[in-house]
Amino acid sequence: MKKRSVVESVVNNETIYQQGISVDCVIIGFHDRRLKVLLSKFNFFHKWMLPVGFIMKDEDMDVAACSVLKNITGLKDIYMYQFHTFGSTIRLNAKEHRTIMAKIGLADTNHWLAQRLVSVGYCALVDYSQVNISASANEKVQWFNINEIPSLYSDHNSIIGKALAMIRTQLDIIPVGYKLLPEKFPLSELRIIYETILEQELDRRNFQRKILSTGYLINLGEYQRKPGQKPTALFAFDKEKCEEALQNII
Amino acid sequence: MKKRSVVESVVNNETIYQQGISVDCVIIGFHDRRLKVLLSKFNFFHKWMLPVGFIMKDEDMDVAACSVLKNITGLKDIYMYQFHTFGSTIRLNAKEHRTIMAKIGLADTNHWLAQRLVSVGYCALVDYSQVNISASANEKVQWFNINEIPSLYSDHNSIIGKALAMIRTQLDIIPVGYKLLPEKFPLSELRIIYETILEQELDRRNFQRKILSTGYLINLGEYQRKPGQKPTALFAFDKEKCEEALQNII
DNA sequence: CCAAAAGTGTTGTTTCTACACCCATGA
DNA sequence: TCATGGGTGTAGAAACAACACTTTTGG
Repeated sequence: MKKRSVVESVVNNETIYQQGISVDCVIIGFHDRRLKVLLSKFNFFHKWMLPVGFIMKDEDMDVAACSVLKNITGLKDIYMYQFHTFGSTIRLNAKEHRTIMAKIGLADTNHWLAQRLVSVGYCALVDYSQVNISASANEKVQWFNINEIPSLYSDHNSIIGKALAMIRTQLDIIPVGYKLLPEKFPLSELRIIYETILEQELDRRNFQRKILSTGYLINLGEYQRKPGQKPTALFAFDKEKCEEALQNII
Repeated sequence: MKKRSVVESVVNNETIYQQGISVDCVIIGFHDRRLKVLLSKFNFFHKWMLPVGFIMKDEDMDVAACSVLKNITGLKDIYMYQFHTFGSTIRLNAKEHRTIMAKIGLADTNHWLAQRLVSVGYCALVDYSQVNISASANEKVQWFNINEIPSLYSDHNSIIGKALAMIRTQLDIIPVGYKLLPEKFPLSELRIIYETILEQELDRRNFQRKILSTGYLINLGEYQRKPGQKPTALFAFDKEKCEEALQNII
């Protein structure tokens, strides 16, 4: 049996949730040389949206964000960080919003869920290959290439933009590829991540020199073979150093 | 007649406010070669705290933050930015909290204000000399040197820490001194701001070269005279460039 | 033999850091 | 004449940007 959607749960357990706040999650993965974002869509509504969660009254906000991630991907103990809080009153297209609310059985337009929300944006960088997408009965969940995102519900396009902008500023502080890439990977994959985020090409050799000088990477001495190419050296992140770096993020 | 405190207003106009959310404001000024923070204190409670505000249901969160600033300093049209949202459940010392609530006449411990709050941290850099402090009837408001802050209510010390950490990361992106300093100032004042934020001394000559190379500063060709010293060149920020830079902050 | 992508190194430019000497002033 | 703080310049080190040739591989 498929589970109920998050929003339905909230409607039916109104009193245990902190009113008027949601956590909106930008979940980013990397596959086939492309950065991807997880989006969800109700069967009865035409626009895709970011996975959303709500905060229980006795629950830390960070925990609430992580449980969105866990519900949708099965991943736990993943580092998520907050990047911005969206508190404009015009975020919400009232008509769209009520359409959705009505569909999930919320007729009461005075219910807080039918009104203005402040959304805290969280971002997670995850290993695509570890993700098991799980959706509720009346929704779909799917990866989208980050530069091929359709027009989303509410201000979700700009939330994604902000998440990327935030990652961009931290690109030389935190080991961004750490969670995105599998255990072993060639440097070219890491470079593509950087190029996608920065929206510019990077010199292969200079990138390599710079990224290796950070000390976060370990040359495994193993090689990946692809048809028609010279074997490529494989690298791994130094887990200890990366975890430490994640602790020190602001 | 002195006005009511913000919290009292909320208690008496519960329905017009967005529940469960506050905006906590770190208002920073510079005077007498020291960075300062504005703190407030209820007469009936022993700890100082950050100025707080609440969001009306039809009000943008950014606007709510600005109106806290305006109420307390008289300044308007000041750039404020959000730096983090604090959503831990243990932020609140329930006993302290109820003491305050009882004093302002809120006996109902089920009122949202008596329970868990999510706080959005905002930061403003202001011109100390333009500030006219205004407090409500039962509170004091006062500048504190930023490195001499007492133990504050709730997690407000760490909120200030986070604000400073955020400024630190943006020190070479945004013209931090722009709003903190008066129209005309010697470079040494700007350097002191940087030194305070970075918590380290900076080489006078290298700082000068670097800060001038950003192009945000204009040498006015005027000089300030102090007893026993060589006259000091005065500078001003290039307002246009600074405003543009503020727009582009993430 | 060719195309594809990887490995490797050099050079000039810019930026950063550290540092020293002289100057104008009021006491 | 002295202490204070400001003005200015240089040299070595480090980081950055631009760039070319060679290697392995499968087709």
